[in-house]
Amino acid sequence: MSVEVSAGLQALDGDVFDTNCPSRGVLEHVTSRWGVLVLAALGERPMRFSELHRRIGGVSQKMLAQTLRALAADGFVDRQVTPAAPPQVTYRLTALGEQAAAHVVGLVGWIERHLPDILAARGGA
Amino acid sequence: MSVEVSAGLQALDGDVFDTNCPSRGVLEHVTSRWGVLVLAALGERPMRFSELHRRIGGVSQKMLAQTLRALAADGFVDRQVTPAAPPQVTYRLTALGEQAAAHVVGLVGWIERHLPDILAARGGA
DNA sequence: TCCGTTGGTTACCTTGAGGTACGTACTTTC
DNA sequence: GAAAGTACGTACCTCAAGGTAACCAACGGA
Repeated sequence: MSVEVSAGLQALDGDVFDTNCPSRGVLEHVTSRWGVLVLAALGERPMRFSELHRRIGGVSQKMLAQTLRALAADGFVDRQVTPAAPPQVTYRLTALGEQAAAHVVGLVGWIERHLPDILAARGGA
Repeated sequence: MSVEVSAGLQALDGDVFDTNCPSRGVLEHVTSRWGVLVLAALGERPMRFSELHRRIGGVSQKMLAQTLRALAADGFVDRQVTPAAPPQVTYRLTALGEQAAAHVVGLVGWIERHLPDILAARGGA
């Protein structure tokens, strides 16, 4: 793989074209079906579980929880529990997450803005 | 859905948070497992099929062909056949594809550069 | 009193993404 | 004359992504 220890402490950059590079895993978390949308949503503002669930159309509770766990494990999302009568859990982006989300939001925004062009290129205008 | 005809000719922007918006489909093509890597590879330079196959570690011929077809259908990739003794097919980004690829390359590049940070956040330093 | 909300987990089941393997038609190289 | 490279298409099969449904505990409102 591409991330190795050379003299004992050196961490090299990743190479997504390499099957065995761990960056592949990170890329797949970030670009996963629901991962993209979670990052984009949290890029707007921190949200609670049910708020995210309502914001992201079509996601099941199971997949939302699973996606949030994966993003939290990669250090992109911070899970914050406020002990209260109805359980209250807030998710927010970490510093790392905000940078990743910025790129994702850029891509998502571009797609949304250029959707007419894309559909035109498809239908063959 | 979010892309509709209002007065008869107006095409609105998409909304990826809406399950029924066609932008969801486009987003999933672009962020698909192999779609990201194809866009990133073609962002470097136009390539032939076998060149792409070698460049992108782990992709099968079947999935590469399928991904290229999807991206071509969305108008991101141009397929150019040069009739020759050994078949010669070159793939290049369209104008639309270059813009999309720019965002993807940005994200991929960020992940590659920050991989050490991400792995550190994971392992829990 | 019973329902709905919150934030999940778990079990079960289906679908489809994606891998393997083989066919093809032609050509160059050993 | 046998193998290998080019650019796929197709059939077959597997495994995991992901959906559905049920459950939980505590509280507020009708």
